[in-house]
Amino acid sequence: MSNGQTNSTELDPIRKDILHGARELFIHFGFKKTTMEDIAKKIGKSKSSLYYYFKTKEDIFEAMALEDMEQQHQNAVTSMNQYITVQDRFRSFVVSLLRHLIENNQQYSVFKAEVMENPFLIVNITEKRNAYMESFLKDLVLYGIRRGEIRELTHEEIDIWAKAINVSLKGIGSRLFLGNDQELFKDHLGFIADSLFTGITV
Amino acid sequence: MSNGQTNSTELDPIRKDILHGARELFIHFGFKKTTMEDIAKKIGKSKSSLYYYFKTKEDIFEAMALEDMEQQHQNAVTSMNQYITVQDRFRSFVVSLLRHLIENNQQYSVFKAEVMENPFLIVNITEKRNAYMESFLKDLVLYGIRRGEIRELTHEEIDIWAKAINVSLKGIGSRLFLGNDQELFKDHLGFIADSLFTGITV
DNA sequence: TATTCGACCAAAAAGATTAAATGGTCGAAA
DNA sequence: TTTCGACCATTTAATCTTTTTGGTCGAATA
Repeated sequence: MSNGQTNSTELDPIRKDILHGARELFIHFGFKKTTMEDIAKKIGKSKSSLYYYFKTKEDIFEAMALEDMEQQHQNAVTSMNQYITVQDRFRSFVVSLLRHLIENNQQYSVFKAEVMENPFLIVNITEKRNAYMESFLKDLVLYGIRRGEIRELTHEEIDIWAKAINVSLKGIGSRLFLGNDQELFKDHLGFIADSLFTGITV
Repeated sequence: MSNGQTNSTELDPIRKDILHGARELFIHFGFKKTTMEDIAKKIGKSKSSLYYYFKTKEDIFEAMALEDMEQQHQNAVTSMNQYITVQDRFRSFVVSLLRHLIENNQQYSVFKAEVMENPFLIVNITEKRNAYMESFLKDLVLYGIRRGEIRELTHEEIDIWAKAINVSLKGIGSRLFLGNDQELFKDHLGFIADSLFTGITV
């Protein structure tokens, strides 16, 4: 019944097992060095069985990464919903996202190199993430305009802003991920978010 | 007399020849596929002669890339100096940088893939560029504070802002470089720059 | 002294060939 | 509906050989 095309986290416990086992292996050994048999053995099933739940090895990877991403965004949104003003919401959302990056960056160390060498792995995920983030940011702007906190912008401007902020955050994120000045940034994530949102003018 | 360690563009015409010839070859065939003999032949010299001017092949590449970078920044600064207010200056600087990326992105097509596969090539250049950009942005902020356009910020905040904006611009830049929505961004570079600088609040 | 170059070398890359590992399929069985 | 062993085509790893290439050096040139 549950074939590979299920778009999001399925309730199916075996599917979850696979994803869970795969995650550990991927994180420790990377994508290439983790074989389908490794994953199968880890959950006490045969290799063929995996193909009942996922179409390809890449699909497993993608599903796993997507799960992470959704969890991350869920946290950020939850954190954000404590606040009312757009500025507070934006700050809280951004800080949650970036802080997660700093705190869990050790965990993905092997992972990094892997993904660098196999960029095709994350192209789908990246696209989904971009689409999600842009749509999210646009909604936030509309909310801000309705509240009178953000000035009237054309639809095109809103679109551009969402795209620009998305890639800006990605730039900041990768610096946090790869760079060695996390300590410096750590305590100023709120300032960064506010700067992007309200600028630094008087 | 002129050995490899000269830091910037030298007047030495032969050195310029080498750089010029190398640039064409690198752009057409990439770093790996361009051999020292190719470069030597191109300028009608022997391979050994190249080593009189440059210590290694990487050095040639770096010198070439550095030349490009300096030219680019020179243009941006020139463009910026037409204006007085920080906001105008910042906008003009950013627009000049990003527009160059859009307009000359065809030219670097083969180049892109090359650099992706040999990240070590640009690590030095990237560091220099980051240092330069951050220092430049910090100066601009100080100028803005002196003029009363930018609110008082701590030294740490200025530092953080410079770093954050630098990587943000890099994020925007790589989207312009790799993505396929250049047309959309093209006419809104000024808006993007202003958003980063003054925010989008009322 | 400043510059060029041919001869030379060690190291890396490119090919060729073979052996092993791996992703994925399929039909039968539970 | 779910699991699995047997099986296959394709990749990848390993090994060895040949070629190319980055880089050095001493002599020659001017």
